[in-house]
Amino acid sequence: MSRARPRKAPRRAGRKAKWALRGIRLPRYKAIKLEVTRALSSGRIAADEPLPTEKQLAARYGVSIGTVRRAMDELVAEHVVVRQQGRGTFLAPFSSERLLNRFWPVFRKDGEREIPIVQTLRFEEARADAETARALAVAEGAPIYRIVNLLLMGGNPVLLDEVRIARALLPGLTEENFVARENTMYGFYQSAYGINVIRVVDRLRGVAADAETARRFGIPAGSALLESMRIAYTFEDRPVESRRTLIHTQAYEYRNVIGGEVRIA
Amino acid sequence: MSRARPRKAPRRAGRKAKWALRGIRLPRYKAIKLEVTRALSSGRIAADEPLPTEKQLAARYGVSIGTVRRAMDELVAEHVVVRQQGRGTFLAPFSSERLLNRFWPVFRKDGEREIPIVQTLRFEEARADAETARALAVAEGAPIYRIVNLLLMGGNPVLLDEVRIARALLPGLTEENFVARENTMYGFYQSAYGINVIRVVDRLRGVAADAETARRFGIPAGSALLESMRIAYTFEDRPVESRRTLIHTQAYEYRNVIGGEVRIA
DNA sequence: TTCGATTTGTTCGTATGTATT
DNA sequence: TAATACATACGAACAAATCGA
Repeated sequence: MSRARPRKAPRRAGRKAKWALRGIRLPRYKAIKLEVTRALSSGRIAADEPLPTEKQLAARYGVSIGTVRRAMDELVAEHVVVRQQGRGTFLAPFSSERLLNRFWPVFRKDGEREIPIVQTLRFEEARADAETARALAVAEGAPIYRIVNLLLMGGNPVLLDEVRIARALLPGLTEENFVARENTMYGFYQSAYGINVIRVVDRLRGVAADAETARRFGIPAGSALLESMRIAYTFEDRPVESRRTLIHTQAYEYRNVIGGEVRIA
Repeated sequence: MSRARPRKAPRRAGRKAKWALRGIRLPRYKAIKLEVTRALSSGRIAADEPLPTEKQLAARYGVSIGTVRRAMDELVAEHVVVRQQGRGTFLAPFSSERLLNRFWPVFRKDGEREIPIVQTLRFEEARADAETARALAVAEGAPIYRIVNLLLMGGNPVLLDEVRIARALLPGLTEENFVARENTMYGFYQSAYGINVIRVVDRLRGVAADAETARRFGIPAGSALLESMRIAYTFEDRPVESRRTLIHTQAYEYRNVIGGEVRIA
């Protein structure tokens, strides 16, 4: 019996060869995903500029288009990039709309969404204490910005937050161009500094309002508030900022959907 | 995942025929995903029984294996099923471990996970008031179970929750076999009734402890607590239960990760 | 406005690697 | 060991959206 031969070029040897990386052998599509992620995390690609096309990536990495597609499909599922038929592939945009809905899950109790109005109460330079240093992965005493904002929803003060971010991440930032931003803070990080916040971790607790916060919210001291301690991360688990937010949940609430990815069509 | 919708349909012929469903044309892989989801939601498939193989599904729906794979890949990404090389594809198991980590994001403040011990304080039959009826999508006055649990972590009472679920969903349930369950509640719904909780929506607020709750937690009345109002859903957005949980966040916290899907390797 | 080039989206098919039974 | 079932990879054809000539 004649050994059945493929009709096409027998061009194959060790097709299954995986890439060695950090000692682990990754499938090619994972390796490509990692490469693309690295390129994005370097900030070299602007938000409105398309990534290389499938064909270009396939050529660059010496794989088939299907393999590139698989890598990109996962990045789409993870909201890192968006693709548009006929246009190309782009960094997931941090429009106010998307950002708000994705990273700012505070709604009016009846479910309506309201756009917050931001008042910057304080903008100052400081040095990282031990806890902040740990959260931001910088040395203790490293220069940071400390920014306090009051956010009004429906005309009422609802959120009070205090942000700490390493000065090294935002070189040349002044209070003037910070408050002049036409954007959410994460959108500002992206457009002005090429820093993409892709993940946040919130730690939520119920706390009693201190005197000053109570005054700002117009409630009795000791009233129950929702506290969120958040650290925001960019690619490769690098921390960007640490943020403490106090939320007046009389008329608003923090919504969390677990398993919301389950969408059939 | 799907992109912008058509503005015009030039309608050319080809084997590209999509399936018409609810008036919308779905790609075949989406249609298959929907079909499989329906089969799972019917409860016909036990948690330890494999789904049909790729080859069988491909034959049944008259598509290539690659198309079936694409449908299953999305279901895997959504945690609806898990696949094991050499074994098959299974409903995502509701093991205590996985359930706890997925649907119960309460951690000790230092980050450690603790397994809660459950005390059932009340188990009674009742009728749905207006709000409960709306949450559970049943008629007002429909028979429900009302279950109150106290959960201890590290030996201390940390969570107090009150569950409301339609009696029609759990026919024949008695307090005896409820408290005798060797499982989390969601695991019990699955193993005993074939009901799979796949999504929950939590609405979080800071609230003051009422007298009874304060007594249970051993704290002063009026102390700040974290309140979670949760509705749990199964396939096709059908509500399963409504739950109010009060959390004593002195030593514990509710963790929420937004963008946690971003995992490169 | 039309048309064609470009780019992503969907579907098919094949070959082979690897884990499980 | 052999059969089974999923995992990775390649390649091709056609559909549909976008954009600029």
